[in-house]
Amino acid sequence: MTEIDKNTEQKILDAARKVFTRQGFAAARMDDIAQEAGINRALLHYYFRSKQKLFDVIFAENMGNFYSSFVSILGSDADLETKIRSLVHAEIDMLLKNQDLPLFIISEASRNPEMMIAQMAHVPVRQFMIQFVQLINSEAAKGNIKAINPIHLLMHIMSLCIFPFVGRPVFMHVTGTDMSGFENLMEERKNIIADSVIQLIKK
Amino acid sequence: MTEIDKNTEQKILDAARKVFTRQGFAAARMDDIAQEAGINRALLHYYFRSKQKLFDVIFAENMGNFYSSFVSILGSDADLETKIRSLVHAEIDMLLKNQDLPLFIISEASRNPEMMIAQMAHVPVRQFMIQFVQLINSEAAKGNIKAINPIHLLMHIMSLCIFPFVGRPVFMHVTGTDMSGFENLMEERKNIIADSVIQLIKK
DNA sequence: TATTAGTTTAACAATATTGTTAAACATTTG
DNA sequence: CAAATGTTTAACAATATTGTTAAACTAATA
Repeated sequence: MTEIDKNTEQKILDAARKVFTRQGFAAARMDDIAQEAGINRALLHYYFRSKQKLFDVIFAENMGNFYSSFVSILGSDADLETKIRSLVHAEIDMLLKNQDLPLFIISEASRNPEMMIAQMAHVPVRQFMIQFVQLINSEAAKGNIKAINPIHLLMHIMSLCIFPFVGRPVFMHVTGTDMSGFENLMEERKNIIADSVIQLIKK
Repeated sequence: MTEIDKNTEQKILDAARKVFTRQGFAAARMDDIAQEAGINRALLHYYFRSKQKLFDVIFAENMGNFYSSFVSILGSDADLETKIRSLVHAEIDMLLKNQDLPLFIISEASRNPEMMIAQMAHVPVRQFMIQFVQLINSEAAKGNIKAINPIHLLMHIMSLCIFPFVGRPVFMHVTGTDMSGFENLMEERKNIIADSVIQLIKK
């Protein structure tokens, strides 16, 4: 399927996703999006009233993608170690395919927390958090793991999985790594991260 | 010392630092900076020709601050465990005082890698990297620690120290933490992080 | 095929943002 | 104190960016 086969709305959404996700709201220009989509600015306004409205669609979509990999895994009946390992692998796989996602979400959330909070209402992230806390506390109560504040554990997982993608440009320069070197490193890190997280709770 | 005592250039720099660091280049308005400094826009241009030139000053300054806490510690004659522990503590102390710094650097670096690379030339970060790699490799050769790719170790440290500050707004909302709760958590994390990093290299 | 609804464009309008200038004001110093 | 230098302001100009409109075009269909 070529670009030409897609209808205009889809072309606009694809272009907007690309431009907004890379540039952020403030730096993105309606004209960049129009050019990326191969149309003119007026058409953007015809399909999506305003820059803000178009952005809202992309933000909601990105927010959804960002959290989708998290939620399903906790509910399985695997043991905790396996769950953590799957979570880390799934998260990094997702991030390897959507490398600009976390910086986008974080930047926009930082500059407009109210919007982020509003969008979070549509995504089962609170539910995930509750489920996660219960899981950790009950495992600790059963004596299967060391007692730990689940928030620390979550912060560990999120930091180790997400940060490399957020800091990638700086990191690549400091270490003299190129894109494929970076991706190889992240493949290796799947197990390093999972091991490190599991160390945190192992008795 | 009150605001009134400071000279105009200093007031402008303080205001610009605040606005640029919070908003980033694209979202920052010269008028925001002027208001924050208690002057009008024309004065900004009188002191610093253009928005870009003012921004360059702030970016260079922020970049310098960001890396200053790193560099000195490695050169001491403490053992590696102590060095890592000091590094983590110093880094988190710095970040607690400059919470917007990492997202600022990372966002701007992401959207303009050439500028970041140019600025990096003025900061001894490459030198830090070389020193760090040598230190880890020589300790491993001596058999004091497990062999590990120093890049993985550095990524671990950076991820665990920096990410919480970058993702703070999202994180606070997901976990229902307020500002002081967050800062307490980071105090606790100093040792959790140091322990976790040291686990990675302990035989 | 003539009508309709939907799509696309080019030209235009409105607004937001940055940058400039000339004149008023203040401060220093010969 | 008066000339010179530096500072500040208000008004203006230029540019960049978003948003609107009317008319041309296209495709479906009565």
